[in-house]
This record gives sequence, C-alpha cells and structure tokens, in this order.
Amino acid sequence: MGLTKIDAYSSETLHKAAILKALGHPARIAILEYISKQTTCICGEIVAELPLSQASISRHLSELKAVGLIKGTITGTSVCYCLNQESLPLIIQFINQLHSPTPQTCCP
Amino acid sequence: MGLTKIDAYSSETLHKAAILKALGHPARIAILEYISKQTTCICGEIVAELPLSQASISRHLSELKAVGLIKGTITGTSVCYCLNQESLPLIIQFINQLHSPTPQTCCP
DNA sequence: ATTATTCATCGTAATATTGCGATATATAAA
DNA sequence: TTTATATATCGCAATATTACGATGAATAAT
Repeated sequence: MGLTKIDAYSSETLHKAAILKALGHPARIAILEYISKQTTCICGEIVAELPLSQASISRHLSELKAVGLIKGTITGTSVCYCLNQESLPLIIQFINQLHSPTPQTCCP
Repeated sequence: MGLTKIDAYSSETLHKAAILKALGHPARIAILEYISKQTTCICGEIVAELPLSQASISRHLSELKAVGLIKGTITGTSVCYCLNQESLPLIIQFINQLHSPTPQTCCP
C-alpha cells in the first residue's frame, strides 16, 4: 500500500479498503466472476481459465482468501473455492451509501 | 499496478478493476464518505478533514476523478467536488452478481 | 516405496503507489 | 500591480504489487 498512514483511519475504513483493494485487480475480478458463474464450488480449474502462471493465480487466490472474499477447502490434491457471501454486505452497504437516489445538484 | 498483464482482460474487466482499485485506499474511502454525507458539493474543505498534506489529498482527488467517481468544478480559487453517480451502477452490478441469494452449498 | 499431480511459498526483477516538500498556476482581494 | 489563497504538479524516497520460475509440501495413483 505504498506508505499509507494506516493509523489515521478507523478499522472499518481499513477493512473496506482492504476488500476493495483486493477487488481492484483484473485477474481477481476475472477469478471472482468465473467462480460466481458456477453453481458449485470450483476445484482446481482456475489456472486453466486465465493466462497467468499457476504461481500467480495461487497468489491472487490467497489475497482473495485473506480478505475473506472466498473460502477454500482442501479435497484430496486439489482445493475447492467458493465465494464467501458474508464478506459482501459491507461493500454493498458502502456503495449504496455513495449511490444516493437524490444526487447533489451542484457541480454542473 | 505492478506488472499486470492488462492485455489479457476485457476492457470492461479493466474498467471495473480501475474503479475498485481507486476505492481500495482508506484515504479515498474517507474522502468519498465525507462527500456523500454532505447535501451539496464540497468546496475546499477536504484538506482539513484528513491528516494528509494538501499535495496528497490533491493526488487522491485526482485519482478519484480519473476513474470518474467524482466530478470537480472550479469556482473562483477553490474546486467543488461531488460524487458522479453515473460511475456507480457498474460496480453495484458487479457486486450484486457476486452476492447471489442462493449461495453455493459446497465448501463447508 | 516411488512417482505424478495439485497447490503454496520463496526469491527476484520490474513496475506502481504513497506521501511530502517545493514549486507552479490561477483567481481573488487589496 | 502586488499579495494572498487554493489547488495542481513535480521530484524524490520508501514501500507495495505483480508476475514468474523454482522449489516445497501433501495427497493420490501405481
């Protein structure tokens, strides 16, 4: 995060920022969209979906897992991933707070 | 963005990632929340709101403006900022796509 | 037991981000 | 015109991110 002064913000602000930062990369968006399209969890098919190395995909998955956006379960030699729905309401609430139905009328 | 392979993704994926990345910093979240709390646009009060230098705030504002999250209008010597509601539906749709009402039942 | 498969982690190079002081720019006020 | 005020931009140093090959760890298959 560069030289961010993290002690200047509330823990909730930091939490939201961490999740949104994890969402802010095209590979991770592609991963999440792929997972969300499936009806069951995904076991070891993600590397084939994106033009990134296995090491890079694993890193992105671990970032998504670190902020709680996905859950992973080991089954045999592969790992099954699915979305963690519980992580989303915080972000939905934040975006909705910004998306007012009565926008400010100044700033033409 | 480090060494991101941007040519591997659709422009819509890149667009979403850019907006979410802009949202993924606590200072920018604090700025947006402050702006959203006001009923009118904000003219030159943001620097006083956060413990960052004027240069740093200006940089964050320009990043938010670059991805279309806010609009700025020059009035005299100050600049008035307000949210750009048009930028939000893309993100709302993305999050809603993830937030399925019937979550996957595997991955205990 | 050995080998194959799957995923995680380490180490490294290239690039991006963050924050700040200093400075530029532009309007307002005197 | 000069001065004050407000915001933007430059240049820098510190740190973070991204991607990959190589390697490690753990289970499955032979």
